[in-house]
Amino acid sequence: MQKNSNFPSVNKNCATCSLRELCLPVGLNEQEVVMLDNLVSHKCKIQRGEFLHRSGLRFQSLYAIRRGFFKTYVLERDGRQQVTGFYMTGELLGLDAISTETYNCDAVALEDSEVCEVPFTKLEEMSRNIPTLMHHFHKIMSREIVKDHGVMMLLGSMKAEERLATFLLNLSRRFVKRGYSASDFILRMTREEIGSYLGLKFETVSRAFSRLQDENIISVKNKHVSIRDMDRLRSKVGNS
Amino acid sequence: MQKNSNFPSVNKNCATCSLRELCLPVGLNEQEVVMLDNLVSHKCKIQRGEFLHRSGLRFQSLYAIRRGFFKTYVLERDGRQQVTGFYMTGELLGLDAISTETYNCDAVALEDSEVCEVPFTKLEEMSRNIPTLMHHFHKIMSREIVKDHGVMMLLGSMKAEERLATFLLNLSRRFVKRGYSASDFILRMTREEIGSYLGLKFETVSRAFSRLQDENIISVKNKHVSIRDMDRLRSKVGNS
DNA sequence: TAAAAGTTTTGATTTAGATCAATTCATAGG
DNA sequence: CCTATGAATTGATCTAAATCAAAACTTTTA
Repeated sequence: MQKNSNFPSVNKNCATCSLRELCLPVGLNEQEVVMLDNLVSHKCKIQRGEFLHRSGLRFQSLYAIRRGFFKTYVLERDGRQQVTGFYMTGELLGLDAISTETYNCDAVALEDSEVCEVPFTKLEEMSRNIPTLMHHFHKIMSREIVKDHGVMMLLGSMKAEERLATFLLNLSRRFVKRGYSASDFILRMTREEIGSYLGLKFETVSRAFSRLQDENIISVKNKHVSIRDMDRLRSKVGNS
Repeated sequence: MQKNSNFPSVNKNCATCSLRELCLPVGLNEQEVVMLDNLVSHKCKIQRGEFLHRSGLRFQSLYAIRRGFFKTYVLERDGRQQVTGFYMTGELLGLDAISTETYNCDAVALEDSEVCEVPFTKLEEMSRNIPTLMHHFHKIMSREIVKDHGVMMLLGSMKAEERLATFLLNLSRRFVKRGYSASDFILRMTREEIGSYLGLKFETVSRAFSRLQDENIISVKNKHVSIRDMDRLRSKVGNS
């Protein structure tokens, strides 16, 4: 997505977007949404497997996901890869790049996706005149920090099964917010990517899935997960 | 620090503060610093062991550390504690609370400290008129996210010794920035607190210290650490 | 539509770090 | 100053997850 992008643009706007209550326009009035809309210059398609941005490239824009699913990861010098997040519809990518004016991670589409490009300098300018926008943007950044602290808790002090349960409950909650089923969903990522995010090897992730299935708490068939007993899944976390 | 605080106030200002180049005033001109100074209403002493804020309490202010050292941690329902960060002079506490308007973690002073209280609503108002301040604030939040991703990498894919090496190098770098020795410092936290932050038990932390000492890379005497061979310490990370 | 490449599951074995335990050391409080 | 309490070290043992390995299943692409 560098250099005002080779990706085809999709013409839609924030005012009519179904994600309005999830994304940057939260709390804005009609007039303000129109202003935001002028700022969001591109709405682009990204194919599965393509990069939205790569580590080291110059930062110019945040990206709001309009449709699809992304993972972000950081690389160590020795090639180790750590997945730092999975992002879905209505979520904002690129926040980590503000600090250094350079993307600090790679963002890859895990399914065919569409994003809205939000030039950051313009967003800052506009937020001077729309306090609601500024405040909401601060909340979004802050939420990212809180989310990361949750992951630190998970990585720092939970057992494998607990981590997976937490992960599934988190996905479930986010799907619900978007109007999808809380208990039935398709995973967009591989066991290995889940493992990287959860600090586990993929075999361990697979075994944890199998164990939860053996206990009739979930059923898994490859990428398709059904939560059978939400309460017992919840009781898996914080009861180790 | 709730209710405009029972803590004694220390009268100093941003303009003459030695942390000016590290803290919120970065990049501001003289006039702007004076404005910021009016906003920063309290400069308060916090004794070792006291809380700066506690999880669940209503968020009103960020706190800039003027002197001292803090840890922050989140609690699980079952009482498990995860240290989410150590904060020193010039760093900003409370960023996670913006999202929910409630502090999401506890912040405890690990030595006698002084903080400047920054009422957040006023900070947002002022940043409308001082773009440099707004932009710098965004960088600070973004930096927090990048830092957390680093911790996720550490927790998700490093071995004990590597984690400790990374931790020591991080402390060293931050001390240098503040004009202290890169190789000689006093740890303000216990082995247990380090362990919580690094996702290890305190015995493991202690053993990792001992091993680094046996290899003559560092010397440790209780809380006093000397880095003897910075290069070999660096080579401990990313060469597992 | 067949072969190849990638993903997932499951089993056997190993190992890093957790746990349990005892001792030494440091600091704070009476 | 001495005692009590908390912090740190070190050793022995145990265990959850890593690693190694093979087979089954899925998806891609030629």
